[in-house]
Amino acid sequence: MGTRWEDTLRAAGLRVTVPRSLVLTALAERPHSDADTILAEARRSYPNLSAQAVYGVLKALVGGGIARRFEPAGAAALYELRVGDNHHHLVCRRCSTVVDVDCAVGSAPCLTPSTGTSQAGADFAVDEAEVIFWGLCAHCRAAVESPGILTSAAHSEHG
Amino acid sequence: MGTRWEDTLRAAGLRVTVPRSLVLTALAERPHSDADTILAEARRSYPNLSAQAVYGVLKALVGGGIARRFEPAGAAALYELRVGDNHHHLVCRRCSTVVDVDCAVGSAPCLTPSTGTSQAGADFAVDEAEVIFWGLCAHCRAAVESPGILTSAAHSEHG
DNA sequence: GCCCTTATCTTCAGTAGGTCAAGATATTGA
DNA sequence: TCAATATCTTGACCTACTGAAGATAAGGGC
Repeated sequence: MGTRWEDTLRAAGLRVTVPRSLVLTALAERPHSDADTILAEARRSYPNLSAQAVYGVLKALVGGGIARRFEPAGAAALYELRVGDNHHHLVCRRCSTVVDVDCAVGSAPCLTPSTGTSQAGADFAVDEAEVIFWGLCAHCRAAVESPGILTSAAHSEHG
Repeated sequence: MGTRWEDTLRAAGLRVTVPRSLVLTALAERPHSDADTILAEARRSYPNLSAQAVYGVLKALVGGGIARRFEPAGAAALYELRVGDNHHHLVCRRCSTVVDVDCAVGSAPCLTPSTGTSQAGADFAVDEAEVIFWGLCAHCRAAVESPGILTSAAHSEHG
């Protein structure tokens, strides 16, 4: 496991270090983690790891194209290794669970925002469309429809 | 001007106060402002206005359906009065200028994220699609293509 | 117009989620 | 093995924002 991510890191021109491997492993196990969750996970095998290192590693991974960062409104930044494909995210308003959704529009979707509709965006050179769908996951929908059967506290543990 | 927003506020069940009117005026003049910009603008005619009041007013306006809040990754929350229609935002990576774009897909767009494509999101009840297009505005594109002609400092003043 | 209720604002702390800088340490090419 | 330098640790600092307590002001009833 120590060198599980060696090739990935080297390919991005990054040195291979223990913190980086641990962050990558944590991200592979739990996509859509925030820096704090990653830190906690990594510290299980490397207790001295500093929070600052995790921020630095994440920045390096994103810069190297290994990880992707996104930021649902009102929450800390989340990271994932699934990169390069064009997928979006679905966030549960209640338990904050995030799931990936492929973009139905194709590989380079929504990149034509205002064609013919509004002139405001006509001058923009768009290179990325960031889409977050908000709603309720099946679990929380059931909980909301039948309050009392499932407690929000019990559920939020799973997210 | 003091009562310019009276009806709007009352219709939302909110009391009419000077801070609220000032925040609304600031937002009408400069859509896509953050709390700090609104505070600065409002303080020009009401120097004692507290930052906390602005946060409270903005929360009340959003809660009352008068304002909309959105949060481009890496930036403070932005507010606008254009509400109820389904429009999205285009953000310049360089100068952070934001422009509105109507949703080309219709009035309730992208609300069918993964139909038939991925099964992950099938259980979600989506109620909102938040779309942010990232790119370069015309001004910054020109600046990037002809560096030196326009300084980033000079340009960022206009954003 | 005055008074009462209570929504709202001011002030003061406190928090989350980071960034920045300096020096110690580890990685890697030679 | 060694030197150069990328990376990590430590610790200060920052922004954007929330929470609470008390002062103030809006608005309905008289």
